Amino acid sequence: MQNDHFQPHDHARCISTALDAAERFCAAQGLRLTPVRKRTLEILLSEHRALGAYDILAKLDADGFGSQPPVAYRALDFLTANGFAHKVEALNAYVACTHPGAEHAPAFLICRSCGVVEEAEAAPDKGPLARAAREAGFAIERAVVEAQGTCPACRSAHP
Amino acid sequence: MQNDHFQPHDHARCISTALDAAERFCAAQGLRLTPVRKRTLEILLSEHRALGAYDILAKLDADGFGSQPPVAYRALDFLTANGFAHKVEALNAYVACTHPGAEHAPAFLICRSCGVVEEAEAAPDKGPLARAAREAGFAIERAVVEAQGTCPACRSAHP
DNA sequence: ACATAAATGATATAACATTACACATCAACC
DNA sequence: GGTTGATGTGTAATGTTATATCATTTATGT
Ligand SMILES: [Zn+2]
Ligand SMILES: [Zn+2]
Ligand SMILES: [Zn+2]
Ligand SMILES: [Zn+2]
Repeated sequence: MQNDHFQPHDHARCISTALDAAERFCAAQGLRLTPVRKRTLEILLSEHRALGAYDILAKLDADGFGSQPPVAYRALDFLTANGFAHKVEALNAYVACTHPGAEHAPAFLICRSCGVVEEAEAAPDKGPLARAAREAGFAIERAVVEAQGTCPACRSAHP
Repeated sequence: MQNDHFQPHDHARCISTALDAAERFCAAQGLRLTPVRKRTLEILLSEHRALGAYDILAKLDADGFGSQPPVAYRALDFLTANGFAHKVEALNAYVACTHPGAEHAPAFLICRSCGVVEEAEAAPDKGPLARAAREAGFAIERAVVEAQGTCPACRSAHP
């Protein structure tokens, strides 16, 4: 794994890299990274945790944006549609993407103890699921791959 | 794949096999497959689709059981805790298990068109996710593996 | 029969998400 | 520069999924 966000790391770099990638991508594609959208991405980027839509909404409201659910959901729709964030289905929560820009099928390692969500590559054409799909003649369009467990940092802290 | 529930099949056999397995397992483990729980399992078994908790609740209510959400959620908790049913996270809905009794890590193929959910084995120690987890030193406790796409029956119907 | 534990009934509330409509902003064109 | 249509935002209302709590009933073991 090239990055391991369970361990201490230069997180300011995570933030600036992702923000920068989003800005470039939007400029290149003619997408509008408006203030609410950018702020929502910044909120998600602040930690490697999944945040609920209403947590995000509260922060947006505090920052002077709207206070109603669609404010958060619309920004999240934009971010997820363009690959800057993902929804973690097992948590009904949202996390910033750590592989921004590139097309990819995300998989997640979710620590139950500290809440950190690490993104990995799902490799949709490999693994047991892909094999089952081929055998059944099933055409996969989207895959949700989310593992819950304990990260190395938490395990060494509570042995 | 030994079973393929996207195709027509002897579904009465699916039902009786699963119900029978649940009854045996409960008898062997001293678990109580009470009327609400059994009826909930029958409702889930009626189709190879995922049903929302409130859909189930409506049927339980119609059958003279309680009408309040905990009635359905408690029955679903029992069924999922004992492996007779699973929650499909991507749909916030529940499906009967087709591998009842045995310990297993389920994976799902979900057809967007007809709604059929086929259960496969996730093989939690294989595949890209398991590899990423090993590299990160992450201990997986539970895995959510759900593929959405189109089944062979729907693809041949709408080519 | 009694004590204990497990399950159920019922009320309320929390958490997550969408629809609908009015208004503002922006880009493109004349 | 003003018009126009498309896109984005603010807000109210509502829909959907899930849990907390407490009283009551039912099963279990002695
Ligand atoms: Zn970081
Ligand atoms: Zn952790
Ligand atoms: Zn069947
Ligand atoms: Zn289908």
